[in-house]
Order: sequence, then structure tokens, then C-alpha cells
Amino acid sequence: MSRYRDTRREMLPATVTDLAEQLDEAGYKVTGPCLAVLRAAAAHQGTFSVHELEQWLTVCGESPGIATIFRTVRLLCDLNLLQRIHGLDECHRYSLGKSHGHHLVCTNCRAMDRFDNCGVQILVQQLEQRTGFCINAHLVELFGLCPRCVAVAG
Amino acid sequence: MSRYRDTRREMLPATVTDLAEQLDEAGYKVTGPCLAVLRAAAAHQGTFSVHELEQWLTVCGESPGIATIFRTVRLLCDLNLLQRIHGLDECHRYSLGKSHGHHLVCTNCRAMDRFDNCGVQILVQQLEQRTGFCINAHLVELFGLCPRCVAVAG
DNA sequence: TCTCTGTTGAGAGATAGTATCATCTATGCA
DNA sequence: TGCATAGATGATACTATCTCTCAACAGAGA
Repeated sequence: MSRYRDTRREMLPATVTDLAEQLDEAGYKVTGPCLAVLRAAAAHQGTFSVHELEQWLTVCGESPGIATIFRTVRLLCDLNLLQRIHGLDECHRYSLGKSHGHHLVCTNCRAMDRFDNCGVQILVQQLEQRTGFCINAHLVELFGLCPRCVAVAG
Repeated sequence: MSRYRDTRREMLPATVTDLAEQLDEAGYKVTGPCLAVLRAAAAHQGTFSVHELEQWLTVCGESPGIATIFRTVRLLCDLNLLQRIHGLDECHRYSLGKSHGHHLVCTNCRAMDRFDNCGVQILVQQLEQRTGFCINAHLVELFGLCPRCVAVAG
């Protein structure tokens, strides 16, 4: 039994209990430090970096080692519970969410919207025919300004 | 006048003289170390990392400092003569080529094909309407096995 | 209570890239 | 040709991101 089952689950956001349950089901122990990382991730709307998780945890007074944060982030990525965001320049941000989501990221405030159907299926077929490649994965990310930043920019 | 103009240009591959001319036109001096980095980049078909450039240069007996290699790579990126390749896991590879190209990368041997029309225009319009974002950039990369690796895999 | 197994966290180290600064070199001018 | 100057180089230190190792710890089951 994982420790998180002993905690008062009604105190935790649904996102956190959801993640914890999936870790549990995958056979991992949901310990205190692990739960702290899950709470940090769930507390960040949009995208976040490992460094931001660490700062959030330090402010909250519970700071597992950086190794544990990286470990938990990698685990969540492996289980497809966390997605890595590929920016135009940086590739060190993450967002909670199931696999094969695509991201629409505000380059100003980092707000993020997700979308599923990226419409590259036709492109994939065309390229497979033209190039002979056997395409099995793709990366589609869009960047721009969110409505709020558009309004501020005038 | 840049040093590369003094060198016997017929000894250099067209790609290298082309790059050198564009650096020259942009107001940068094409010096010996710079030219060495250009030759290393041109010698790599497909994609390459800074580390691979460094190794190639060391083997060739001309090894400018790592700082110069990084500097030249960044300069080429700034001038849109070099594109950064975003892999699913790694984001530290580059390929020579003009801006707004997309890449189809073999996850086995790193062979690469380029394509221009990624067909996301309709998606961009739909998402702009749905989300209110003002989209001004995108990243589309495809991954799979090249014909040769498909053949080897059977 | 004991044992076993998995987790933690400190610290070292790898990798990618930047900043600094003394030195070098190409270029323009007298 | 000699000199001044601006820009390029390269050694080095540094930062950021992330991994590896390993002793210590903690929880689950016997």
C-alpha cells in the first residue's frame, strides 16, 4: 500500500490523486517526496520547468532533492502522464497530460492550450510515398501570443 | 576582405563557399577557424551535433576551440543558414539549410530528409479561431525509419 | 521485530552552452 | 610599410539540465 492512500485524499486536488493512482497502479510507491512533486506539477497551470517545480517546493517548505524531482518527472514522462514541450529554442519545459497531445504555447507568458488532432496524417502518407521512410512519430508544436497577451500588446 | 577569398576556392565544396559568401555578405570575417567549422558542417550529411563537428575537426588535425565551434553554429543559426533539429528526446542536433524547413529524421541512423510544405496552415486557422491565440511560428518534425533501415529491419 | 526491496538525497559527473578576457589577426589608413 | 583599431579566437570558468552512484532510510510482508 502506498503512503498516499493513508493521507487524507480529500485534501489533495483531483489531478494529484489521479496521478498518484496511476503511479500506484504501475507498481511505484507514492511516497511523501513523490507526492510533493506531483502536487508541484499539478499546481502549475500551463507549462513548467524542473527548476520551477523545485522553487515551488522550496517555497512550500518541502524540498525533496533535485535528483528526486528529476526522477519523478522522468517517471511521469515514461508513463506518458507528463509531456515534454519542445519550444523553438528551449526544450526544458513540461506539461501534465496524456500522450500525443500537441501544444499551443504563448511565447510571452507561457500560457498553453492543448489540441489533439494535428492533421498531419495526410502529410505523413504523402511523405512516406515520396521518401520511402516509415514514419512512426511526429512533433507538432505551435507558438504565438495568447488572447490576453494579444490584448495587452494592442 | 575575408581570408576565405584568398584561399583556393576551387578546393572547397560549393556548400562551403556558399556559406562563406553569406557570412561575408552579412559582415562577418570568414577566418580559418570559421572556415574549418563550415567545412565540418558541410561534410556531415543529414544532421550533426556540435560534439560531432568537434570530433571531425580533431580527426582532420584542425581543432578550433569548442567556444569557436559553438559561436559559429549559433551565428549560422542566427543567419538561418543552419537549423536546429528537435528530436523527440534530444534537441541538440543541427542541419544545414535555409529557414522554415521541416525534417524527417531516421531514428536509427539519423539520416534526414527535408520538406517545406507541412500543411499546418488550416490547423493554424482553426486553432486561432477556437483559442484566440495569434499563432506566428510552428515546429513540425517527423520521425521514423529511412528506406535503408526499413530494409535492414526486414 | 526482522528482512527485503524500493525510494531518497547528497554529491560527483556528463553534456550543452555561455561569458569573460587576454591575445591574435585582418583591415584600413597615413 | 608601419600603426591603430576592431573584430575573431581560444582557454577557462561558469551555468543549466540531467544522470549515476551509493549509503541510508522507510514501508510492506512474514
